[in-house]
Amino acid sequence: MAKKTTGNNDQSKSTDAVVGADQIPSHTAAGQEKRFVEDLADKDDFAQWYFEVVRKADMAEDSPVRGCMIIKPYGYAVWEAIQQGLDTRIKATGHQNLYFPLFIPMNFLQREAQHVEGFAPELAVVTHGGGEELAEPLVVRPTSETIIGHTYARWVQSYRDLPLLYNQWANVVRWEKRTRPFLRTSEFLWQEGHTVHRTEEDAEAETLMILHEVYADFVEKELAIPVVRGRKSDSEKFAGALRSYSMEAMMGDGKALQAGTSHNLGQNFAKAFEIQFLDADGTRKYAWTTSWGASTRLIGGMIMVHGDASGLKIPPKVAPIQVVIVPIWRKDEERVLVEETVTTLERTLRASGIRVKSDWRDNKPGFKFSDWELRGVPLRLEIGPKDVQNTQGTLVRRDTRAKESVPWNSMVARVQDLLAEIQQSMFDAALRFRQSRTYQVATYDEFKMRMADRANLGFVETWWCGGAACEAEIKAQTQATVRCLPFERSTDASSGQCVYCGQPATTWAVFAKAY
RNA sequence: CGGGAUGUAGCUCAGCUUGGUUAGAGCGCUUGCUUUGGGAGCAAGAGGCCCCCGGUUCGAAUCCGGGCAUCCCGACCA
Repeated sequence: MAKKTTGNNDQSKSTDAVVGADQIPSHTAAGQEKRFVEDLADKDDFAQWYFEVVRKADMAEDSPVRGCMIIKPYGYAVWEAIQQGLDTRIKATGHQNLYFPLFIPMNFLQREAQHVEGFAPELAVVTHGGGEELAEPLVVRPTSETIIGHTYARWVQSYRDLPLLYNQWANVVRWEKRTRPFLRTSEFLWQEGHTVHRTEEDAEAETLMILHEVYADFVEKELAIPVVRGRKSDSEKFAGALRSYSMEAMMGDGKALQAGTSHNLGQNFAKAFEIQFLDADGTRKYAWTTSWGASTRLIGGMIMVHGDASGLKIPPKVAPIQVVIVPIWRKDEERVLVEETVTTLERTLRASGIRVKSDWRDNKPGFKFSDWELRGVPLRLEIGPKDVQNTQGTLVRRDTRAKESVPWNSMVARVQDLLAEIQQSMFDAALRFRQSRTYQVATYDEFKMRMADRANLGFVETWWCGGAACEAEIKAQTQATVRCLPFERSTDASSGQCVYCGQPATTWAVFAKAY
């Protein structure tokens, strides 16, 4: 059950909160940690911890509409950084942005059988407009393959028109039964790329290029989240796709999060929407299309991968604030001196392209330390009378809490070094965690044991026959699903037996409980 | 859609069993003073259609009926 934590916790409750510390990676000593943790949820309740971090770090809050969230400025700034990182890569690989309408005629969805079957249960439908009932209901887009396919059919006439390489930034609506901030909301923000190609090879190359060079590159280098890349099983692939690929990240509780997907749609949508072209050989052919998307869910992933008992840890490259300056003073004349130094340092750091903010709020320094740690700012710079006297500043890392005194004249260089170091060390820590929680199993008993061990939950890698029946049985019994058939196998063996049915395996697979 | 629970101050909640003047606490907020190198203290304030509709009653946050909403557990989830 959700435990309510308020300021008037009794002593025993606070103590309990520290004891259950095994779930969330922490780099702090237990004794020191206690103070920081008293307002966050018990850490063995990961779901509750997640919800409180989102709210208390000022990322997002509930909205009057069920399942929808209000993204607050601090959370939206992270989204803007994600947008920028992805958009840069999308454009660098030859794509252009455009925009399609929010509404889609109902019959468009129905033209691709698997697509409508997959999305029908979660559609929001508009039946009235301007006070009158519409002749045909409009669907609020759950994704835009159909309306874009309909349009591409006109845009594609000749092989010379190909490829079409377009992307749009948009909001979509999927009426989910169960929602969580950022991870699964009824409305979410994303980018969806939609491309058209002359051949299957071209479409396949596009699909994989996006997965590797756009998605995985961004998520690993900027969000500091290591991912497992691979193909989706048939039951998990996109509704209407020929093949789906994804990258899967491990959260702090050992569950998997699909962090981005890229689909080779084959000719399914081309046939449904008559996207045809006259090829060089004079024959009329159906085109090959792809689609790929990454969403605000990435923010949830970032929180769940890096966060600890003190709150958020935002990787420096996407942190809205990279350095927060906390001024410290007692007397007014001290404040004057400190203010002068802070202003100068702030200006210098900003001029070097560092995102910096000074905190002049009327609170004690200790409050501010905790507050900015909760918000995950990578570096804190303390400036007090002692620092002014010694012409130095005190830098404190969010990830390790390591403190050091740095002379003013080398501050910019040291900050830049530390930001790079934190970025790398956050990725390394996440990778180590994933490796420590990734298990290769040979028997189904071992498989079940791993999925039942909540404290050490993680990814299970094993052989699988590829059969939907085994996949469904495993899911029913353990809640684990095939996350992907990874490109890189962590085994030397060239073949094996299906972990469930014992028949000769066709593939090596990563199983996990998933968000 | 099944099972369970809950709607009282900005937030987290107490009060309801056993109906009775002006409905409470902590946190937050406002003002003042003192504080400030790891979550400050004191004082004075502001803040309520007690989810909605109806019923019982001299009298309803409290009892009864109906409705709505939200949360949790399942099922579902590109």
